[in-house]
Amino acid sequence: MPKTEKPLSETASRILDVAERMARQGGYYAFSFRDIAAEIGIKSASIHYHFPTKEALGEALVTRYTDRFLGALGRLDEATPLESLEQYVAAYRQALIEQDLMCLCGMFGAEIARLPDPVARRTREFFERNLVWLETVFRAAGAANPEARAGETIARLEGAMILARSMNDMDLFQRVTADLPAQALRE
Amino acid sequence: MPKTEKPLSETASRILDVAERMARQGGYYAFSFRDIAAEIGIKSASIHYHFPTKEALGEALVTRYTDRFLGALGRLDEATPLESLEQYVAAYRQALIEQDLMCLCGMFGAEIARLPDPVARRTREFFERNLVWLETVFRAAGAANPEARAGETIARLEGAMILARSMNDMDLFQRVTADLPAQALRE
DNA sequence: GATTCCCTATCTACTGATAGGTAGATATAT
DNA sequence: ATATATCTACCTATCAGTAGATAGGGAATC
Repeated sequence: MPKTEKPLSETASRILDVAERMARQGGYYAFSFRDIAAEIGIKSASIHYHFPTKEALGEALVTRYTDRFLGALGRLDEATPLESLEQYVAAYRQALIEQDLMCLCGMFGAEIARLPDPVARRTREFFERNLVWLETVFRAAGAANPEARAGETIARLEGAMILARSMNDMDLFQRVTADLPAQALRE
Repeated sequence: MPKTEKPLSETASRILDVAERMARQGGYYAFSFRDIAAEIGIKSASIHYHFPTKEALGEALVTRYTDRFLGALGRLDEATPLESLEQYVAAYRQALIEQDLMCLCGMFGAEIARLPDPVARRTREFFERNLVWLETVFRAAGAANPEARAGETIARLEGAMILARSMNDMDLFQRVTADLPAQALRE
């Protein structure tokens, strides 16, 4: 029997929800046990029952985010490379426009030099797994340099989120990423 | 007589040096008066003499960074668009590779939702001025959509810094941005 | 030449708020 | 009875910021 997923209690997942939102607004130092507890109506000590340390909470945050993010992408054998890329761009657009939040791992990636090791490691895993997914797409499309194309795609999307949020002009994200799928496949 | 630049004392500029390095490693919440003071051998209260609040220090940080960054770029009338773009990419590469630091405004841009207003405003100015500079380059090159090209360029460079640092593979920055100048001008 | 005054820059000593984390009591449900 | 989940009450460390003393250097005044 393979490794069993622990089901994650109602409270634990509400803690993660609030922490994720705070982290995606201001980074690893922008969420605190106190603030999370206040928002969901418990005491900060109770959070330690679910996540013993901030490091553990941060790790759980990135793990859940990564699994959800990649899980939301469709199966590669059921779409053309162009469709897959369009879906990938749409995943970022949704995070930015609908939730008005930064990508958690774009945020943590910027702060990586000051992150606890386990959190930094999980953040790297997010990018590794995304690179693999994208490289598969570009390889299927017959791209000459799938690794570079994959990196360019992630870089442009993460950067476009930062730029659009900084300029307080969410439509700038659209203008900067509109031709990404077609252009990347043309290279 | 136009507005005079105040010369910025030796101590004040050392404070900015240390704060900038810390901010570029971990963001706005990763530098503290105490840590800065300890590193340059004064007491934290003395920093308040030079910068009354953290907000003021943050603002000075972004202002100096922006002026230096744009000041280091050559004059647009003395270079071809391709040369200008290569120089622009090199400016980011230097910050990442030689200093092993994130772009200050890429960092603050990610955190912008939790930044004090004056710091957020200065961060936006950085991107505004960079967009203007790049749009000029792309317009000189006869690009069809200079605004989109300029945004793409910044996005890819900021994102590539995050990606390379997250993967702890600085050469990934090179691979992801190597063809940026030529490719952007081809669009 | 000495004295007074002011400006610069630093210090000591402190405040109140907030941080993550811990010990141990308590309540509930199986 | 035990496991789950929360609580109260506390700890130590750190945070930005303030008040007020101190020291040194000019420059003006006597």
